[in-house]
Amino acid sequence: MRKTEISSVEIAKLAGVSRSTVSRVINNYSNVPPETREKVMKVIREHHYVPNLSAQVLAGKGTRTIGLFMIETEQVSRDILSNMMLVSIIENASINGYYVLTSIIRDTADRDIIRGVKDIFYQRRIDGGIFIGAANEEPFIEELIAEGYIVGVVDQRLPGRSEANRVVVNFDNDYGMMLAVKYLRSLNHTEIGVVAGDMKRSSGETKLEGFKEAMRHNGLRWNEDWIIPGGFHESDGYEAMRSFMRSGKRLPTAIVMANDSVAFGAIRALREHGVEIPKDVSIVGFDDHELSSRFQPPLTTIKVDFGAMMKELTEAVIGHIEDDEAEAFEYTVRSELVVRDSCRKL
Amino acid sequence: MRKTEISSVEIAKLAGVSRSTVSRVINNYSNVPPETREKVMKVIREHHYVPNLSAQVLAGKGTRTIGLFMIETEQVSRDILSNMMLVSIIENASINGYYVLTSIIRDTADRDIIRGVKDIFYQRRIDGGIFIGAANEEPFIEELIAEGYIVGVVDQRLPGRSEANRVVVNFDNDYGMMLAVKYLRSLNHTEIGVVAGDMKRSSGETKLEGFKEAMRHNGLRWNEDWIIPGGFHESDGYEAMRSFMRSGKRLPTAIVMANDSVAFGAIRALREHGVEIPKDVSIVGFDDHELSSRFQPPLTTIKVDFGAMMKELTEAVIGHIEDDEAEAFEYTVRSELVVRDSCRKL
DNA sequence: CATTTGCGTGAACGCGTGTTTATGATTTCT
DNA sequence: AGAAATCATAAACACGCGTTCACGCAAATG
Repeated sequence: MRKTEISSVEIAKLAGVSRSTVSRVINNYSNVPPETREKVMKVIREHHYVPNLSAQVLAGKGTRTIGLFMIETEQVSRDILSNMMLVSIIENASINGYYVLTSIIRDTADRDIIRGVKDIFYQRRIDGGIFIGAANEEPFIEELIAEGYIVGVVDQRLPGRSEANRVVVNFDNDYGMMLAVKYLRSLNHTEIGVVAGDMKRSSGETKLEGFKEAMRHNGLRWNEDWIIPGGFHESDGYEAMRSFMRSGKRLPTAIVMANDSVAFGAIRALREHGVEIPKDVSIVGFDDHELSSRFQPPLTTIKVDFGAMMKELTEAVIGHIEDDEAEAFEYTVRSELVVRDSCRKL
Repeated sequence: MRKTEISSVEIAKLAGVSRSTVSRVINNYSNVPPETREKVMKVIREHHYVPNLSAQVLAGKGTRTIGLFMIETEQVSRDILSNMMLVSIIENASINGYYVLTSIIRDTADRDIIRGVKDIFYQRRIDGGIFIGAANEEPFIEELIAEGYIVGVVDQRLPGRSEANRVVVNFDNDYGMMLAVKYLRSLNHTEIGVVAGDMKRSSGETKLEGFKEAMRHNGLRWNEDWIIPGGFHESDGYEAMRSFMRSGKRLPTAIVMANDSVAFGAIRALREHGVEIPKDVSIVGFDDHELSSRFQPPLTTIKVDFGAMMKELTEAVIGHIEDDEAEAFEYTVRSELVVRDSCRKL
């Protein structure tokens, strides 16, 4: 049924040269004279010939494929941000002639699943992998790196820990938190709380540390009551604020959220208790979710350019694939403050 | 640097058999006695041997890879629904031992881009492809089908048009519209409008037709003024209602939206003109977006189970890959009404 | 004119696997 | 017990391509 594809031996026959010459033309060898090259190219074009990748790989070339592993923490499939990252990775890979084999990992403790991930490296010979949403120091990722595979990750805690085959990018959570606190301080807030993210993820860890550091730096003290355990999902924000309100503790005048989804959830809970935003509490989000500008009230937030971040990561991974000697790499996206209407001046 | 993987010849040597025997063990041939099989399996396990896929493909096996092509219409990268579909496809492929090569297509008129898509079929020898967000009768998809490749699409207009290598799934837009109109009718609404979707997509087309049919079926007449051109994005809904309000036309008492994102945008525009939901206008969405239940007001909508739909599609595509004789396939997900608080009784 | 240099190209090998064919060893049947 | 059938396995070929090597020819050099 399916049309059988043409192979280089037939191209050679049609062009009246040997198969080696066809190969040399395709791989841009210098020692083939222009007229021969053109003669071969003509036949190639006429027959829409493309080399069989499997054969090329077997003969020693790379697969020009990178694996994208999205670690599912109830976040990936729902969060639009991971979608943005996915698109950025795919598009930037494509620009560089690479394709992306995408995979979802649900349980990083399940040996079978991890076996499957490794098989993608072993069996399918991908040139490198990018992991999104990985917890800190996931053992199997460390194994892959130790085995010499090129791996790209987003990790807040590893400035400069890029090694030969470990590629790391950051977004600057410290700086973002600094922007948030400084802004609230400028509106005369001193009682500032935070709904923290998932502490098993580097982003959660560094955001909380960044918050504390920012408070210190602005001459403020944080209240342990106002460091509210949360997560990264809307429902985490909702649950966090709901139990806070039920605890009877006094509200701070402003709260910084682990991300915008959490902010949506937290505000939902606050409203259920009759708390108005920004009249009663000022809110600063994080990430600049697509819907944040359209939220009621439009959310003041710390914008992070995830697309740019994944572009850097993708390009760096490909750089390492194509050049063993590529130097250790480090990149941090700067976050910025986007002022909307969820904070008020005291 | 990178650890070189072990090959079947070494496994054969270690197990004291020939390479053919190793191959027979791996491919579950019957004519290998249990003790030999176990002897070989032992060595395979000890060395974590996995066959090189490229070599297998070259020797005639399939790639066990399906291509996922997301056609970017400003929707894919932003819409959480396409993310849900992506996850569903990847996970269901994985369950069946397939991996997914994901690709974004921005411009289906660009020959170079289409060339790239075809190269994924020709060069990378994927076993089949799934297209998301394709416009009606996209020529290059038709070409691929004509060339004998197995292609899965979501298309509202093709009930039963599944051929040997064309796999089609639907969600029942007609039925969904029927549910929406019937529900509004039960709340005594007779002046019902619609913000239509993108008419270049089958989903937009069939939703509008479904709306008209549903109106007829419920003994109602539609007003051309109230068939408002829209799209599938939040901003489309916003722009649609904004220009409607500026036109000075009278509002209907209820509006059905092309999808929930459009509903969010439309409501945003309505509010800017002082229109309250559901007091002044009742709104029914479509799709049941993740945020719809948390929207203010929680959105009454027509829920479509996209995950289930893509599961069917993925499994059917794989079914066709593995069995040439697989029978023509047709599947329609039923939509259902989810009542929340965005409609009121007249 | 004889010799070297350089260039273009085809033949041959290797990559790792599936599969067919042939061969030797064993069992079964008469 | 001899012939025939069965069985287990190794050898050989094919898949499509990159690359090395060697050969032949033309141009350049002495």
